[in-house]
This record gives sequence, C-alpha cells and structure tokens, in this order.
Amino acid sequence: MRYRREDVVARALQVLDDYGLADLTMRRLGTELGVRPSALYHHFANKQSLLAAVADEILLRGRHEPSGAWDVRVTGICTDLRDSLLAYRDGAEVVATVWAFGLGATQPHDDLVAALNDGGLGDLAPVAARTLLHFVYGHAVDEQTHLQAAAAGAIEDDVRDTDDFLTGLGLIAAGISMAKAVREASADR
Amino acid sequence: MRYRREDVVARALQVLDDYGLADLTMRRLGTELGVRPSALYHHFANKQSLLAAVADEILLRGRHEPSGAWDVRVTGICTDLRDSLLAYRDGAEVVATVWAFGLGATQPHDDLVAALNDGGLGDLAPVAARTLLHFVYGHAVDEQTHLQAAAAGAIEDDVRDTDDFLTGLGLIAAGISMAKAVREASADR
DNA sequence: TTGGTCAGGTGAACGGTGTTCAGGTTAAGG
DNA sequence: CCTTAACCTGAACACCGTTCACCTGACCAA
Repeated sequence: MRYRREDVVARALQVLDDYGLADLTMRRLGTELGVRPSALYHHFANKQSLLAAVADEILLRGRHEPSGAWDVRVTGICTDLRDSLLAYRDGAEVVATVWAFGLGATQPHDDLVAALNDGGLGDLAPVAARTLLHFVYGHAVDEQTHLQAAAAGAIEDDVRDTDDFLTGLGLIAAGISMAKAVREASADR
Repeated sequence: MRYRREDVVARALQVLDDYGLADLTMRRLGTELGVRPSALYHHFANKQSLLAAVADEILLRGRHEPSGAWDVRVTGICTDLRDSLLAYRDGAEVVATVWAFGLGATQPHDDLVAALNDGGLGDLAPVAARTLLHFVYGHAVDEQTHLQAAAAGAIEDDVRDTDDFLTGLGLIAAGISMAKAVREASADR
C-alpha cells in the first residue's frame, strides 16, 4: 500500500469533508491511510503545503471555464467560487487561509483580473479583484461557520445567505461599473 | 502580585504586539506575568474568551465616536477600524476571528448599521455593513500578513496599501450610494 | 483581635499537536 | 539479478490548551 502525492491529497479532502478542519491532523490522516504520520512528510514539506494542495484541489474540482461578457464573467467567477468553497466542509476557511498566506489558490484571482482587464478597468483591475475576493471569502467563511454552529437546521442551502451573497456582490459590481464609467469619462477629455 | 482580569488583558495585548499571535500562548502569558498557566483560567474560561477580550480592547483603544453625514461616517468608521487593526501586531487576525466566531468585536458592525440606517438604506443596511466589514477585515489581514512576511521593508505604512484600501472602500461606497438611489427611485412610484 | 471566606495561585498531570531523523523495506529499471 | 530511490517505520522532541485537588493570603464581619 504505497501512496503518491495525489492519493494523499484526495484522502485529506475526504477527511476534511467528513470530520472538519480541526480533525484534519497529520496523525488522523496517517491513520486513515494506514500509515505513520512521519510518512506524510515524504510527500509534503509540512502541513501548510498539504493544505495548499487541498485548497487547489477544491478549486480545481469546482472550476468552470469563465465565458461571456466581462461583467457577467466577473459575477460568474464569484458565484462559482462560492459554490466551490461551500462544496466541502470548512472549504472556505482552507482556501481563504492558503490564499492569504500566498501559498496557492491563485486561480480565482487570476481569472478575475483577466475578466476585469477585458472590461477595460486598467490599473484598477487588481484592486477590484482583491475587493471581490475579500467579500467572497469573508462571506463564505461566515456562512460556513454559522451553518456549522447550527448543525441542526436548514436542510440544503439557506436561501437567506444566498440572497445576501448576491446582494453584496451586486453592491460591489455596481461600484466597479461606476468606477469604469468615471474612468472612461476622464479618458476622453 | 495578584492580578485582575483587566491586568491580564493588558499584558496579553503587549505580548501580542511584541511577539505575535503564534507566541501568545497561555504558558507564555503566564510566564510574562510570573504565574502558572493554570492561574489564567481563574480569569477566563478558555483562550478564546481571552482573545475576545483582547479584540474588544484593541477596538476600544482605537475608537472614535462616529459623527457627520451618514456617508462620511461610514467611510470614517471603516478607516478608523483599519487603523485600530493595524495598531497592534496581528491585530487584524485577532479581531476578525473573534468577530467571525461571534464572540465579540461587535462595535464596528453596530456603528456601521446605525450609520447606514441613518442613510435610509433600510433592510439593505445589514448586508451593506457585512460587505464593508468583510472588505476591511480581509484587506487588513492581507496587509498585515504581507507586511510581516517582508519584515525588512517599508519604515512606516506602505502608501500603496493605504491607497488600495481607499480605492476598494470607494468602490463599495459607490455601490451603496447607487443601491440607495435605486431604492429611493422605486419608493416613489 | 479573631476567625472565616473566597478570589487567586500552585503543581502535576492528561491527551493532544507538528515535526525530525536514523534506519528499514519494497517496487521499479538497467 | 542487483542497485537505486522512493516510501515508510519507530521513537523521540518540544510544544500546546485544559483540568483538578490543594494551598495561601488579603479582606471583612463579629
């Protein structure tokens, strides 16, 4: 029973979804694989690297190739990202942390910057992308935390949270559209 | 040398600022006070409660009473909040975590909701407030993380970060103004 | 002055964590 | 077949938050 890197990541993702981030420990993962914890360090330099790989896997599995006009693409990337984060237990926290520490999970940011550049946002694109990401990650972490705190509650997806997400996203999208308009107005003087 | 709750909080804040959140451990704090770690559990039920008190103290020390028109008050609350978070090492992460887990740090949220209500945002106020908070916390955590990663760098406050913060904040503020306009237009039919 | 109360502190332990390292084992390729 | 390298073991290290029975000293009422 010898494992490769991707086997470990897949199993880690399963442990995460079944038992949560707090119980995704090197010992636990090792036990789950029938292996001593020290064996895991032949595949990953440390636990953070493992989590980075898990985060990238979460994003990869939920990814849709962005398409359409720049603005619908922006909101599409954000809603797809939210869906990816909520697809696994504690997924939002894992991905948000990995991204914040600069260890991975760069795909959503890259996609957003590309879409915003196509939208002609210019040097405003990076700031807008980060603003959107802060919202999506913050909201998803919030939602997942409260959803897990009240584990005895809604059956599927709380409609109120989805509603709030879309409202907040619309707020930022409106701000971006406005900034684009201002930018273009000052361009042709 | 007997301590009261507030003495422990003050010392914890100092340890946080001097050594960072990772080194703010019950053992470390105990040593710093010349006391066994178990003694701290006479003041706080657990470490999370301690951190909640620390978060509230950070916010209290940096707090300015909001004043002015509703929109300048909103941006004022956000910039003041950012200053508070950046005033102590890892302050952003501490406050953001405490707020996310619902253990405290409610003042900024309450202030924002009040200001937005005065602005006539109606039932949109809570969503707008949370959107703003997600941005401020996300940005501050990012900034503090990168600032600490490159500990050998800028002397004071990186102007670029402040600029990006104000730009992002302006983006959301513009979106809120637009939503308010739409709301009022649909009100007088 | 005396005696009781109780907040605050001690000391030791429990069960857990990530991580390191010298050495063993096994599958694959020349 | 034999070597090489990837994979894994077993044991330890230095921490972590938390619990609990017990001790201590300041304060206040009698």
